[in-house]
Amino acid sequence: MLNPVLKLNGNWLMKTSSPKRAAQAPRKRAQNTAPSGVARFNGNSAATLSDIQYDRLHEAIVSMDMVPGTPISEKNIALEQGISRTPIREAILRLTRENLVEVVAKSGTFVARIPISALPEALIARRALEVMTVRSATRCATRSQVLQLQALIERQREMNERGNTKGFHLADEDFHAMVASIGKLPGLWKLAQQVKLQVDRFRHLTLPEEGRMAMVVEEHAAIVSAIERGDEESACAKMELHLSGLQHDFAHWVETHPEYFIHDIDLDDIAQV
Amino acid sequence: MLNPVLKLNGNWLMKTSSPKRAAQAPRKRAQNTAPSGVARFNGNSAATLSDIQYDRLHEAIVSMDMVPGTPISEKNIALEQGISRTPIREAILRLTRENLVEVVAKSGTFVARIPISALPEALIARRALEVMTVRSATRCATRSQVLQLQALIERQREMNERGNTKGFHLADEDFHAMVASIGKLPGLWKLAQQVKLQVDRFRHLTLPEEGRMAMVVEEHAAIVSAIERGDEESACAKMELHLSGLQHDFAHWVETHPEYFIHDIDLDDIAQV
DNA sequence: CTAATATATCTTGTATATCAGTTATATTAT
DNA sequence: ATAATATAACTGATATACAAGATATATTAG
Repeated sequence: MLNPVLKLNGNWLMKTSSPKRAAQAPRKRAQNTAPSGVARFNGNSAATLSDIQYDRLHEAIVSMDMVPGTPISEKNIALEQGISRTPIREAILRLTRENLVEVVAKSGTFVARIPISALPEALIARRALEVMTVRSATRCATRSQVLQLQALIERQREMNERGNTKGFHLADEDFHAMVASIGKLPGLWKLAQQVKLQVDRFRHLTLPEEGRMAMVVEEHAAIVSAIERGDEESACAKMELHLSGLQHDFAHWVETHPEYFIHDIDLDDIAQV
Repeated sequence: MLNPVLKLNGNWLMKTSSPKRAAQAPRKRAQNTAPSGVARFNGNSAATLSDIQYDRLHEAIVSMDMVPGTPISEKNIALEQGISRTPIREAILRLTRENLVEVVAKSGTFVARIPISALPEALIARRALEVMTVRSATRCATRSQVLQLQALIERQREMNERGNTKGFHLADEDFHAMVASIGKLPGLWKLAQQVKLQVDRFRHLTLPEEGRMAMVVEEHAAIVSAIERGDEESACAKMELHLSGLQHDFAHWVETHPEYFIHDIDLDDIAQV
């Protein structure tokens, strides 16, 4: 690690000591052209400060560590993190686009309230996407892939037995991701993830129901069973059943924490499909 | 417009001429607290420079005015537009998140190539979302709403007769937006719009087929007819048919413009649902 | 003439400074 | 005391400056 520097220094000194490029016209270089270098093809390099701050805030907001309405100050975060406002700002802009923060110019930035109207729509959208996904997965699945799914379900069972809620949640996400992967529709799972953000926030408000995790495991097992048999319609039906289980009546929580929500819809005025 | 300034000036001068707050302890104010002012509740105010630049670039990229690979220079755009790099940069960051530009640190920024893998998935996702949407719309639609849909179809017919492709496209988007609105699932249409971005770019590569617009009008009419009859299954089937019409074989265009695409998938390895 | 190399100039990422609009508080007027 | 008002200190939006890495080109070596 020391040698290159020394070598470079040496070369540089050597060059300057011999006045070869003294007093010449400044070198010009074409600008705004597509570079042919290698960097362009190196799959995305290091995480920027923006990325780091985005991940931090995203996690805190979705997990409800930062509840809706919490003020966010570019300046204060910059001081806390020992960096400048710019990367913080860029992270906040990303979160704004995901409706996770609300920015009011010249006034303040706040953790976004949950738009009530988004919740039923998110459930419906996710269902539409994942039913399509599991249909494709049923057509594509190989025996080894079915075994992988069963392994994931077993992991969930273990997490449940240990009472590891966090680990269970991760395994649950992995399961849905793998179904999408098998169905050759990973983009649909990305979409579903994006769409269920506000629902995830909401669910962090509610207490985990007794036996919920065990039920999820059973539902997943039923889905895999249908996939294994190649029974497309059954797989779709089981997935639909699985995702319908998420439809809590959130009216209660909206009433106990009204300040967490944007009351942008009448509870009677939601789609039923 | 002149009076307030004068008045303000007058007041200010009057105050300073009388030394009332001379040499006092600096006023302190609590920071990082939620403001109770009105700005927070004023629905988003003026478009920022970032927004303007975003719209400009977004339009140019989706319409293929800027083809994939085109270099984008923060500095040059800033000079052209007579503003600083900051708003440009923020706009570009948004576009990066939508996969419309590719940024390579310290090297360059380019209009993104179209990821081939995204195209079939986008069509599938859109279909899933819009079938769900039209199902809900069929359940919800009032007679007046059906008439509105028919009015929109008529507008498309007119645009077709005049050969106004651009206007036709806008009316087409309005039609799908209205179906979603009627079905009380506007968020699903927003999702569909987001997801079909790359497909829209691709379609700008292809020549408009003879009679395509007329066919679209017919398909729309069939959908509305089913909605009017309250025939849910028929409405879904017609929508599915309508959106299946978009599945061009893009292999040809991928071959003639390989530099426009990210070849991230084998053409045989795509989901079929 | 050809290939290797060094480096000036390009790029985006980050830091800092300024601008303009908002809001809490000290002051004033009643 | 209470309400109105002026204004200091806050906010995010924009501009500018600097840092660090990538690349094209002039130079050099063969």
